[in-house]
Amino acid sequence: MARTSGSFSDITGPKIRAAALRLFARHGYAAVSMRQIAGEVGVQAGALYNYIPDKQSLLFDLLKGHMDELLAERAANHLTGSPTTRLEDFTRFHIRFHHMRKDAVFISYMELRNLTEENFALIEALRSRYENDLQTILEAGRASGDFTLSDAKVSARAIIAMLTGVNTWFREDGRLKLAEVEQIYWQMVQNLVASRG
Amino acid sequence: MARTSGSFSDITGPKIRAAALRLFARHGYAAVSMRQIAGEVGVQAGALYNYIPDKQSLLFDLLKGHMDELLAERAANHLTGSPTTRLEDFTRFHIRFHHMRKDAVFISYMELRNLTEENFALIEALRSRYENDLQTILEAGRASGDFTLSDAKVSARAIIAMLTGVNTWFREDGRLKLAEVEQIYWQMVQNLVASRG
DNA sequence: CTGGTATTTGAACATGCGTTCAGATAAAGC
DNA sequence: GCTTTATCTGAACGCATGTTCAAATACCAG
Repeated sequence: MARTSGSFSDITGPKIRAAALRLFARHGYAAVSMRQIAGEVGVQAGALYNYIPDKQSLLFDLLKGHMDELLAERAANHLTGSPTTRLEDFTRFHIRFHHMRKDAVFISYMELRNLTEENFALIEALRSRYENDLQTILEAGRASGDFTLSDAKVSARAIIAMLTGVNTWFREDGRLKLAEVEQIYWQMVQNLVASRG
Repeated sequence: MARTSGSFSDITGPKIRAAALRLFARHGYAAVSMRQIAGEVGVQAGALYNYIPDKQSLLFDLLKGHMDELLAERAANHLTGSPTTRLEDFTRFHIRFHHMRKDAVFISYMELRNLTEENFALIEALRSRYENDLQTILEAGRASGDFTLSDAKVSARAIIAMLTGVNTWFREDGRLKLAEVEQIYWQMVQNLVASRG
């Protein structure tokens, strides 16, 4: 056999990325073989190399794509207004977006060490763009007197870690709806940066 | 050759676990070979099997050992007193302990998926013992009126995620000393559970 | 219908994997 | 010094790995 009926690059390409994302998230980059990915797509392993130069690039493309989408959607969702409004916006956006992209988020935290040094630096730069976005909000709130914080950079990291943590325990069929979780976390974030009085 | 001079199980055994811990943390369980571990120890791969039945058990022993030490040290460090005192104790303990055991902490979050179902359940049970410990403190504080929280379980998870996040960015030679970081986080935790007014 | 292009197969490559084990040497006990 | 026990080597096992490539077939334009 050779070319199979109904085979088109517009279909196979995205299928490969989707299968790789799923499998990397479940089992880890190193533990997933090219043949497993190919099997999920319904194709032989050799065919993958029409779409990617090698396994490492496949991982990098997934992480890069995820970070690009994160920053793009964040930019689209971005509100102006008081620091408090902007912080609420950030909080709710983060929880929702990260919930929608569980697999990509998981890989983005787990598989950084499997990137080459160069690729790692690229992803890291995008990550700090996102972090700085929050930091800027926090600093604006401190300047306006809306927030009290001893260290805006540390607060930004703490908030992001706290929000991202939702992914480790939230289940669609659990005790709480996502909207409730969002509300609880927004309450906690408010407290975290609150000016005492 | 065969038995080498100066070879004793009391030395080789711990060396193997230490090497595996380091390597798993750097490169991931699946990406590390038994021959790499053996190389680090200064021994051939076959010798490892005098100490462990297989690779999976090695991983499980590391994770189990880590969780046991976490719970044991926590129990030893445990203060009685007001909910606020106990919360401060928990906060500072968590940051310090997790900083001292970076590699084990990393593996404990990353490699859970590489455990068999049975082993996973065992580790998970220990993890929730730790989480419940914090949850209990929070509930005591709510009952006494010291804390305000909408959901103690969610708050416990949020706090743990936030504190554990320190490991992802803190560097010994960075801008802040660990004692300062501890102080900043304790301030944030206090805010998080604060009764407003 | 024909010729060109897109896409996949299937086999092959060298290499590395986790694990087993008989045989060899070091250490310890008597 | 001899025997027993602890420890390690080194080779071997079958199998899986990422990647390459010529040959084969499907699709598409003219």
